[in-house]
This record gives sequence, C-alpha cells and structure tokens, in this order.
Amino acid sequence: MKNKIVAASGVKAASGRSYAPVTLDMVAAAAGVSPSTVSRILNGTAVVSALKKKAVDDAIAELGFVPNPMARGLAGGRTLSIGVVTQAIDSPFYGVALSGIEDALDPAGYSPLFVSGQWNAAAESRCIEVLRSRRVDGIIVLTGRLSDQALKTCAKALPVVVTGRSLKAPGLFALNFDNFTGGLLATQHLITLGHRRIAFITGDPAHPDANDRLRGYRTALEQADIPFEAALVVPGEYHEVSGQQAVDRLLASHQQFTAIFAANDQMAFGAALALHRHSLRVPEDISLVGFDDLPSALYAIPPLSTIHHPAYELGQLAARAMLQLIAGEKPTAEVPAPRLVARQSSRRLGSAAP
Amino acid sequence: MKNKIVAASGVKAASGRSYAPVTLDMVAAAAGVSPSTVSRILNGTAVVSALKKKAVDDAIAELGFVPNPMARGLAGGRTLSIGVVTQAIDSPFYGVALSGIEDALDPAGYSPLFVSGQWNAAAESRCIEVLRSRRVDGIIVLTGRLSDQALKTCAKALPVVVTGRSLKAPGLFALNFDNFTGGLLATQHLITLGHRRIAFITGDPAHPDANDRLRGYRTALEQADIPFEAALVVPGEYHEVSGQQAVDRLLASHQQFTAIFAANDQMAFGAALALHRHSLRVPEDISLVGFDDLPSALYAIPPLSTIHHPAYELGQLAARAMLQLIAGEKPTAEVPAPRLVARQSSRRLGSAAP
DNA sequence: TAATTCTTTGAAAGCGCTTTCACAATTGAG
DNA sequence: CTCAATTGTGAAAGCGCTTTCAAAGAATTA
Repeated sequence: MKNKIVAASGVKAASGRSYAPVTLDMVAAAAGVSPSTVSRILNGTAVVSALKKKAVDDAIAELGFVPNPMARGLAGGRTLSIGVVTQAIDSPFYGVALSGIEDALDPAGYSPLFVSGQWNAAAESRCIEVLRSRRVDGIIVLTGRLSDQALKTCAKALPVVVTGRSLKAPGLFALNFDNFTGGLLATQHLITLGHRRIAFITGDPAHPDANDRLRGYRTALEQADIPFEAALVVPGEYHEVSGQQAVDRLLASHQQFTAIFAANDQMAFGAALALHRHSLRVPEDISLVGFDDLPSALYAIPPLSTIHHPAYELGQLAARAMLQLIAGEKPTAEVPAPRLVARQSSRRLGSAAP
Repeated sequence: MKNKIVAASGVKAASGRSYAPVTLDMVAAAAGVSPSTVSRILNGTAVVSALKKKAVDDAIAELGFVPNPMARGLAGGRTLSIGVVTQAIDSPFYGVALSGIEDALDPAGYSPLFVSGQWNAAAESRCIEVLRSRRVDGIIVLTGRLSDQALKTCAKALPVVVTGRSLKAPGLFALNFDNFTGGLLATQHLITLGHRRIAFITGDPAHPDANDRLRGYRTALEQADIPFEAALVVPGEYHEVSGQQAVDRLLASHQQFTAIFAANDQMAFGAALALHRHSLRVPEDISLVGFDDLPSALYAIPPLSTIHHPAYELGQLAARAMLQLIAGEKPTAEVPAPRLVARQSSRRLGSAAP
C-alpha cells in the first residue's frame, strides 16, 4: 500500500529539486496516517508502531518533506534557531567565534541568528527584543555591555549563554576566559626576557576583560618587584588606531621603555605601525606582545607574540552549552586556559641580532 | 520539557520592558476594533479611519506590542528576513560586507540570516534549502560557487541578489566588481614605478574574479610592451599561507623580480612574511601590491598598497537592491569602480631610502 | 426620496504544525 | 472471564497573524 504516491499534480519530479511546499498533512495522507502521528514521529514525542513509522519515514523521503520552522515556532514548539548577540560581525575576534558557534550548532540542526550590538547596551537590548520576537530558542551573548541583571532577567524566559563574564543564575551559563592570567603571562614573558620598563596599552575600560588584563600586568610587575608606573600605562580602545595613538603618546612623553604589552592584538598592530613610523624596530628596539592571537598575528611582521585566546573554541563551547541548556542539562564547559604564544615580536633585552 | 513558564499572568510594567506576549488580538481589544483592522494598520493594506488608527496606534504603544514574525510568516506574509549565503563568516573581506548588509537592512526592519557555504557548491545548496525552509523573503549570495543556472532557478521562487558575477535573470540582480580593471590598475601602478619584472600570485582559479584579476595583470603588461612570463605567475588560494608559499616557490625558482602583485591582500600578507623571512625588505628590495584593501592593510608593515574593494558598500548595495527587488522595483545600483590606494609597500624601482 | 455605488469594518477561514483529549485496541490482574 | 490499566492513534483546538468575503454606512446619482 505504499504506491499511493500522492505527489500532487503540481510537483514536478523531473527537474530534480524543485522546491515543493510539501506539508505535514501531505506526508500524513501519503503514509495513510494522521498528521498527529507524523508530528509525533518528527519530534519523538510518543511511541509509534514500527510499521507506521516506516510508512511515514518513507513518505517523508519520497516527498522530500521539510518541516516549516515558522509553523513549528508558532505552534509553540522550538524554532531550532539560536540568537547570537555579537558586537561587530566584522571583528576579527568575534568573527572567528561566530564561526565556532555556527559549526557547533549545525550538526544539531540549529541555525544561528546573528545580530550586532555595536558595543552599546541600548542596541543590545534591542537585539534581544528582535531575537525574542523571532522566537529563538536561546540567546548567546558574546561579551556585551548589558548589565548582569538584565541578562539574568532575560534568562528567566529563555536559556542564555554569555561569554566574558562569570555569573550564575538559573537558565544562564557563563563562559569566562581567564584574562587576568593572560595578562600575567604576557607580562611575565617580557619580564623573563629581561624587560623591566614595560609599557601597557589598556583596552576599553568599559570592558571587564580589559581591567582583568591590566590587573594581570600589575600583578606580574609586583611579583617581580618592579614598581608600577602609571606613566607607562596608556589608554587604548581595543582597535588599531588607538594602539597607534597610544604609542605616539608614549613616545611623546619621553618615557623610557623597552617593551610594550597591548591589551589586544589589534592595538598591538597599531602600536607596531607607530613604532615603525618612528623608526623603532620590533623586536630589536622594542619588544611587543599582544593578546588574543588573532589569525593575522601569525602574519604580522614580525609575527606577533601574544596570548592565545581560543575564539573558535569559545564559540563552539558556547553553542554546545546552549544545546545542553535547552536539553535541560547543566553545562560544565570551561574555556581553555590562556597560553603564551611566543613569536618574533618579543626578544631578550639587549640580545644581538640573529 | 515544559520550559515555557514565562512571566505567568502578571505582566509587570514596573520594571520597564518585561517581555510580554502581547498579541494582535489584545491590541484589537484594547483599541476596541477588530483584529483585521489592526492588521491593516500594521501593514498599510487598506485605508482606515484616522480615529481608529489613532486608537490602535495608542494601544500598540501602550501595550508595547511587537508583531510575531513567525505568525506573520505563517500567515503567508513576509518574514522580514533575508538569507545571506556567505563563504566564511570570519573572512576579513566578507565580514565587512555582512556588516554593510546588516546596516542597510536594519532601517527597513529586515534581519539578515547568515549561513556559510564554505566555498563549496553542495554546502551552498544546503544553505539555500535551509534559508527557504525558514521562509526568508529573499537571498543574497556573496560570490559563491553555485552555478549561474542554479541561481536563476532559485530566483524564480525568490528574489536573489548575487555579488561577484554578471548575469541577468528575472527576479535576480547581480552586482559585480570590476576585477579586471583592478588588476590592471595594480599592475600599471607597479609599471609606472619602473618595475618590469612583476610577479603575480593568483587567486583560487575556481573564482572567476581571480581570473579577471589575472587578465588585468596580463593586459597591463601587454600595454606596456612587457612580455608575459609564465614563470612569474605562481598559484595561490586567496589565503595567507598560500601567499607565503608562493613567494617561497618564486624565490626557490631563482626568477628575477622586483615587485609582486598578489591577487588579494591576505596573500600579500603571507607574501610579505615570506619576504621578511628571506631578509628581503618591502619596499626597498621588493615592491608589493595587494587587492581588496582589507582594514588590516592599513596596519600592515609597511602599510600595503592595494586596490580598494568596497566590501561594506558592496554589502549595503546588495541589501538595498534586495529591498528594491522585494518592493517590485528594478535595482540599478553599481559597485564603485576599483581604485588604487598607494601606500608604502610599493615604491619607484631603485629609488633611495627616504 | 429611491436606487446605486464606494468605503470602512468585522467575521471567519486558513497558514503548517504541536498538543491535549478521548477513543479504541491490547494487555494484565483479580 | 470481567474490570482496570496500558498502549497507539486520530480528531480537533489552537499558536498569532493575514486575507478574503460580505455586511453596514456613507456618499453619489437620478
């Protein structure tokens, strides 16, 4: 009784994958069961006799049925989509993280819905509104500026995974990178190389991670009994220009220093350019260490020593944690510890050219 | 399984934007009109008396009503979302384009839905399936590997905007960048600077734009009566490593050359690193020109001379064209012409240091 | 004033799916 | 050999919105 291929008159099988609006009802009719049964098989919501299951599976394959997420969403089910609030989709760091999210979500049949918050709490709120109105099954917030409280509130209605913070709340999972240790490692690296006058270009003070990195820097100095000098700390804003300007300022201030630690790679790139413009060579004259290990750090000239920040893994972990949250499990993932990647932009103080 | 507890009955207006599932029916009730009227006002589908319109608008504002896109989509209307097939969400070039798309779509109330095709026709097809099952109102394909025919077929069911090709079909709009002229300009630039032995690192031959850039290179040589030498053309694949390897190969072949034109910036970065490793200075020993003008080209050391490829504008134009297509208009946008950005990686052959 | 068009508006029928709810058809127990 | 406790399944009621369709008024014409 499998021959009743109800392939409605209009469905041309000839040209292959012509997009046919096959509905669940059509599948049900073709398989000779009720729509409810088809739905149950689709969602595994109830036990169905093997016989009918086979009939339905065949019919689905036959007709090339793909459930309509809209209808599913409307009917109160899942939408199989996860909202992702990022800061800038074109950021080298977040771009990679998004890629990780996408890859981790895909095998589970979920799609990410990206929206950019532009480093702006108001915009982020709007993003979350949009995502909720689209009935996403969960929201992943990459760092962001939203208050912890706002996130917690949001988590009451929807599973939330947030990176770049440590907080606990029901329905919420936070994935934090150890920025403090990262800052510590980077600074220790320079100290080990004999540097004592190490300048630090800070990140945007509005980001908690920026402050953690600064703390790491200060702690490393303390541990090495090197006095902290406020004059060696110049503000940056996590982008290239600010790194460049920071070095200009530093140089203009006539402070002595033999190394620079930039709170992220983008600023390190800017700093490198500024040094180049001032005819200072890296690493011969000044050692330079960044933070994040962007893909392009490997191709900087010279390749940049930096702290590895596993953006891709971070994205994957966040996505997987979200999947667990949705499944009612308790995620336990942890971001890998920071690790120094020593390349050629830093070298022993006073060492001869190679 | 029942995680839809949500703020039960009590919609607290106190804490501001508590997410209330306000429905169109509730608005209708509050305004004392029928749901149909509310819908009509929302969509501008029919004339409604000013009186009722005001009542409804007030009710909407009062209740903070946001239409449910799911329901809208289901009911046969638009979903206000545009599918975007990109190749790699973390690519420096496409990332910027996505950003342009997002910004252009936003004011119109549309949201982009990004999916990555990973430079793979099969994956792209799957992406398109996914997008269609999500009932997007249109699809923007950034370059991609899909056959022109596949795109045309797709355009029969849905408006399609594609970049990086020139083709015409109903419901389809193509936005192409003049890669040939770009290649021409870059090469002419080097020739003008006195270079005659100019190596070329090709892009992935599977991309039509890569071949156009090569054609530009050859044409510029011809116009200057410089014989084309196959040995100076080395294959690359549009990413850093391949640029690096290309230079390694070039150097190993002992070919003489004073300049390199890389078919994109990423390869130029790789090439710069390889040159650096071989103790060749840019631009003192070798001039280097890239293509695309990635944001990071400005911060390369030395800053990279390149052909400006307006990714952000491209994204915006594509998005706006899509909006026009949806509105039933005929898009006419054109991508700005390529333009050389001469920075410090190229200089007159034999000129002394500054 | 009566007959005839427009307008404005509401009722109701879906869109494609999930999910009670209740009804058989099987069992198991007493 | 009954009576209850399971199953497996279908009918039907929505989810929140759009969109005919037709009715009721308002405006126009004769």
